[in-house]
This record gives sequence, C-alpha cells and structure tokens, in this order.
Amino acid sequence: MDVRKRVGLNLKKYRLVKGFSQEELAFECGLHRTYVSGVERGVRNPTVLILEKIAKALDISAGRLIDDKPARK
Amino acid sequence: MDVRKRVGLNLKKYRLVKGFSQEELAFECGLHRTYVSGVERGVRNPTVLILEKIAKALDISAGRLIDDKPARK
DNA sequence: TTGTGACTTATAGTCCGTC
DNA sequence: CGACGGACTATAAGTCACA
Repeated sequence: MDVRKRVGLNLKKYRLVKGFSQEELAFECGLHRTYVSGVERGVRNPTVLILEKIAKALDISAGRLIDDKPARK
Repeated sequence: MDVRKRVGLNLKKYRLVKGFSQEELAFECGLHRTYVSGVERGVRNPTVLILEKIAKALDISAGRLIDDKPARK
C-alpha cells in the first residue's frame, strides 16, 4: 500500500478522534484546507516539515502518521 | 529540535548499522549520493516517498526515521 | 568518502473557485 | 463538510564540479 494512502487514512483517523473538520485542522497547523484534503485522500506527497505540523496539531508523533497500520485498503 | 536534523541523525545511525557508505545507500534506494548527504545533514526536507525509499533500504519503518530520538543535538 | 554551492526541472503547497 | 480543478509561487528533487 502506498505511503501516501497510509498517511491519508491515519490523518483522517486522528483528525476525527480530535473532532476536527479538515478546515479546522488546516487552521490549527497553518496549512490550507485544500491541501489537508489532498493529503487525506492520498494524492499529496507531504514533506517531513508538514508531517510534523499536522502531527503536532493532532497530538501524536509524526512517525505514527506514516507507520500506523490502517485497518483496510 | 528540527525534524530534518532528527531524520538526518537517524539516517546516519541506521546507515552505519548496515555498514553502508552514503554512496552505497544512495545506490540502494535509487537516489543521488549528494542528495543522501543533504538529507543526512538535515539541510533537505524530504517527502514521505523519499523517506519510504530510504527506510526500505535500511530495513526499518519510515516512521522510525522521524520518531527515533537521537542521543544528542 | 563526504560536504557544499549552484543550478534546472518537477512538484509541494496556496488560493481562487465549483459541485 | 468535503471532493476536486486551475493557476499560481515556493521549494523539493535530482545532478554536477570541486574541495
């Protein structure tokens, strides 16, 4: 499975845990809403700096966004 | 500490464990020698796709490159 | 064997929208 | 609320000559 898909699924999972909309999360980490949307859908290839920003907003480590094994897909 | 520095230090650590030179590692993951050098020094901001390539060559998960806590610096 | 500056091309990331 | 597109700018990817 593609890293980007995995990151996207994990991002969505943790975002929902926090109860954020994509836009709220985007605001929290200083990114654009359309970009967060793209990462979540696995069509973007984010850099480690971006990963760190997102992870911070979600209160998890950046590595988990990559390594966590999503249930399916 | 900067994510990029952390990734660089971890990269170096695991590279040495494998007994690779930068050039050998670069070959293993299909990247340029000088690029690997840049990542290792923390001056590059690699994407998750790059991280995955490097991690695969080092037989570790991509997340560890980010999350592993280097001893110092 | 590695660090570094400079460089070109590809794509990361923003911002405007519509559905 | 989120998927998706177009146009744009910033920066990553990728390579080189040389220290």
